[in-house]
Amino acid sequence: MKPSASRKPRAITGSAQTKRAAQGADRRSQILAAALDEFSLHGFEATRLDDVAKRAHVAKGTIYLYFKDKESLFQELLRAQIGPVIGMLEEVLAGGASVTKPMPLRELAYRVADLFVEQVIGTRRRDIVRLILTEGPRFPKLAEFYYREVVSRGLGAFRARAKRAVSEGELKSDTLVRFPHLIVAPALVSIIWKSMFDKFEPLDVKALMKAQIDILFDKEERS
Amino acid sequence: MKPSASRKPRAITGSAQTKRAAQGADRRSQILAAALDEFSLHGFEATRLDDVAKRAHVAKGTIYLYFKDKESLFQELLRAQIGPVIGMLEEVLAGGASVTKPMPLRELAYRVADLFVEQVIGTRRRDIVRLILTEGPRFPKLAEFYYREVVSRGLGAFRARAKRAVSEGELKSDTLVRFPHLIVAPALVSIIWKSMFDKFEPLDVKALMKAQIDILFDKEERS
Amino acid sequence: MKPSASRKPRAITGSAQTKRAAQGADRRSQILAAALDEFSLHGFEATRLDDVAKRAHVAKGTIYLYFKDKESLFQELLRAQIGPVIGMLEEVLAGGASVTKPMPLRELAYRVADLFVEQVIGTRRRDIVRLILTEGPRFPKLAEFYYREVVSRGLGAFRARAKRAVSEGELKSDTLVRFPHLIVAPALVSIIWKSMFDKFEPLDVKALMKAQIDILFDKEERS
Amino acid sequence: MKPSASRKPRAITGSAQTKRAAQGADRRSQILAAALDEFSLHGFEATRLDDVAKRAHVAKGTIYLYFKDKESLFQELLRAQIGPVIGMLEEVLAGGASVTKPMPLRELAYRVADLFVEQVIGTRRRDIVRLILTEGPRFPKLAEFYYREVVSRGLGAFRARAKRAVSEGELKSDTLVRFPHLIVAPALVSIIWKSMFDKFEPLDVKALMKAQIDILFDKEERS
DNA sequence: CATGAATGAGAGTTCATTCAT
DNA sequence: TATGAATGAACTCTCATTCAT
Repeated sequence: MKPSASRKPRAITGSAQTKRAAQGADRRSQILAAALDEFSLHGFEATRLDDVAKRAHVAKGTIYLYFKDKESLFQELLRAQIGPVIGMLEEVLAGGASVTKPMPLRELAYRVADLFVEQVIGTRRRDIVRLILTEGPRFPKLAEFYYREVVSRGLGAFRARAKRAVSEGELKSDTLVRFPHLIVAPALVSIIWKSMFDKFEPLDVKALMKAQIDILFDKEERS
Repeated sequence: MKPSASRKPRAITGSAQTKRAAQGADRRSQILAAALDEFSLHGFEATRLDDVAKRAHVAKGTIYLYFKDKESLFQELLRAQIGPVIGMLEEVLAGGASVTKPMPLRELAYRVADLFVEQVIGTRRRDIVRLILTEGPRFPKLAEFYYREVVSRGLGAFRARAKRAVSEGELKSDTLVRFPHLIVAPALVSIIWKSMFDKFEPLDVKALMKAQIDILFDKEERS
Repeated sequence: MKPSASRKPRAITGSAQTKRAAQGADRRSQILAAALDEFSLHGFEATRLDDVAKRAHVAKGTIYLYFKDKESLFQELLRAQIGPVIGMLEEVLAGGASVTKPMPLRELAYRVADLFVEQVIGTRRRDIVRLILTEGPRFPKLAEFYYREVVSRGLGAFRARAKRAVSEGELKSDTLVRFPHLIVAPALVSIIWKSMFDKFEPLDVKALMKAQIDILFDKEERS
Repeated sequence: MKPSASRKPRAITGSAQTKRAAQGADRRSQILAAALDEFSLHGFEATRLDDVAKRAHVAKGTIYLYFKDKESLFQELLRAQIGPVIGMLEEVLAGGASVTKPMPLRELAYRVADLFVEQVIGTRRRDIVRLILTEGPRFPKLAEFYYREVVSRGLGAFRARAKRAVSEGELKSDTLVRFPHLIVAPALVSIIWKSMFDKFEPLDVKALMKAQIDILFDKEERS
């Protein structure tokens, strides 16, 4: 029996009860972690709950104690992961916007790019984003949720900030006001490139992001 | 006759002969068209051949007269559609490169953008590209083929052209030499936006493409 | 088109009409021959009419011009092949029985054995017999037909002849009267051995048959 | 509950617990038994797993919990049944060979014949043997396994024993040394006869076996 | 809470049979 | 007569979901 096998013997103080409680509390996250692995690897349809269970060291039926069905597991997984992203996003944008003398937009852009490179591209979150991109069209609810909670907010905040930069002369054109998407474009390219072509031709994501920002801000530098 | 019974009644002018001929001649394309619809809607795994058959007004078994299996159908569909794209691509790039006094790179970029907007974004090909992006990671062969035939060639040609533009002073920085990806980035964003968020907030793809090009070429205009 | 491809150009005298007629007349036997090949190789269920057609250089539909369905083809094939066997059988038995001073039973047995070795074991007919043995239980009609036309007749004739041999002192015991099967037993063993174990350990069928006869007739010789 | 709903109501004494235990414990053998029935009736190809499942009072999918696929089910069925036969065989042969003053070969032959009549001809094992005979040619692995484990061993042991019988004068000729097959021949005939012709003309297998042995040992008796 | 054996609908695939040509 | 594209029922195998334990 795998599940029990994974319960390593603990110190004597860890009673069976404690063990139970600790595990019970964590079952959900074990399952979510395993689900992320499997969904990332195979996508929604091709993922077998059997494999998720195995990876989570849990019986198949256990999944149904925590999630209504496969789709719920999937959606809750993505929502759970989007949360922190929203948090990060708001934090950064707030940092750049709320003070009277805010940091320059360009500086802000660099920070967002760094954040993206460090917190997304190099991590499991990259897979999350890719899952949203690949499965989104098939889960309208998800796409809507994602648009409402992340996309529209993020672009909105950036747009507002860009507007101010224009009026204050930091930006000479209103391109970024009209198309804040341009700041995201290289990020998207990076995610897709990483998962499809990186083995043929590695991509320096950080440099790519910097290049786009520098271009957007009318000046060129080497990284 | 069962088969015909299940087909909708045609106009009286469509004789049995005509019907046969018409059908026999391009069952294959009927099936490919239906497959494109279904695969676009549901992705590879979630697509049922039953539905493809129904949509193509064909029996399930008929599919197997033209394609070895589901995967073959999928791959041949994509390859068949990639072909023309490669052709178009080469034509445009050739047109911009082979003459002694070639067209300016910026001009070339506009043309590629136009091509993209007209031949891809507004057509079924958009779904093809999206399928490649979303299913690519699960079909390594496909990703490799796509990299070899489209991506590396396209980027390579563009890179070469950009190098020349730099040496001739048309481009002031070598950013585009290092990251020709930037010319593609807004196209990618467009494809993904169209299929996920366009109903919430329509995107003017043409303007987006133009904006990026203008930025890349150091000058801003209104569309 | 395969069928026509297989029609080698003939001398000028062979008009299309002649060709047609000749082929038409033979289609049936072409199909039967091909069917024998395929059924022998794969058994009834596992044989595909497609392969039969291909082997016969005939379109699939053509088979249905000559045979009602797969089962008919199978049954008619076997019946067609049993015919000659019955003929041979009757001839030999008649030769041994009808004259006033008939040939000794042992002599007769040798002849039957030779016939078997030459006409069955070494030929396609071996496969026919094996097909009857292997598919018989699933085609009661066939088993019955085979019993009535071949088995009961053959054993009956042999039994009658053996009875006479006993009364005339040629045979000392009535074993062969009670169990004429014993004369057939080594033949059966041979057929099965040939198709299953011969590649591991070849069997000298002729010698085996002779050994059994010699034993049955109370005397032993080397072959 | 669907699953249990589809099972026939049992006697009141059969508690749910009992049911589960009984079923859980030997689902495998239920399936094997059902498989034997169906394969015997229709052969490998023509057998539908649906029918096996129905006969085993089990859902179709359950079969796949215990067997990889149809072929595995088939092979494991046969191997499982061959095991005991090998055991019996070795026992008998050992009993006849290992002592200083062994039992006469003829006696041994009688015993083997009895064993065959009681343990094979009158039981399900007869069908097993028939399956091996009929499907063997299409499952080379099976034929090889059967040859190696049963046929070559059985014939080898018998041959060795016969050689000794010759040197000790029990047998006057070396026929059985050269063709131990002859001792098996009537058994084969019996199996085939039983499954094809017994309803037209019953065969006294025991007497047939005895007759052949008596003939082989040069002396005739009535059964 | 947790299990995992059991379920059965549903998917891809095959192939005997038909029929317009 | 002959063709072979087309059909669709039937098959094997998978896997999300349930539930007795």
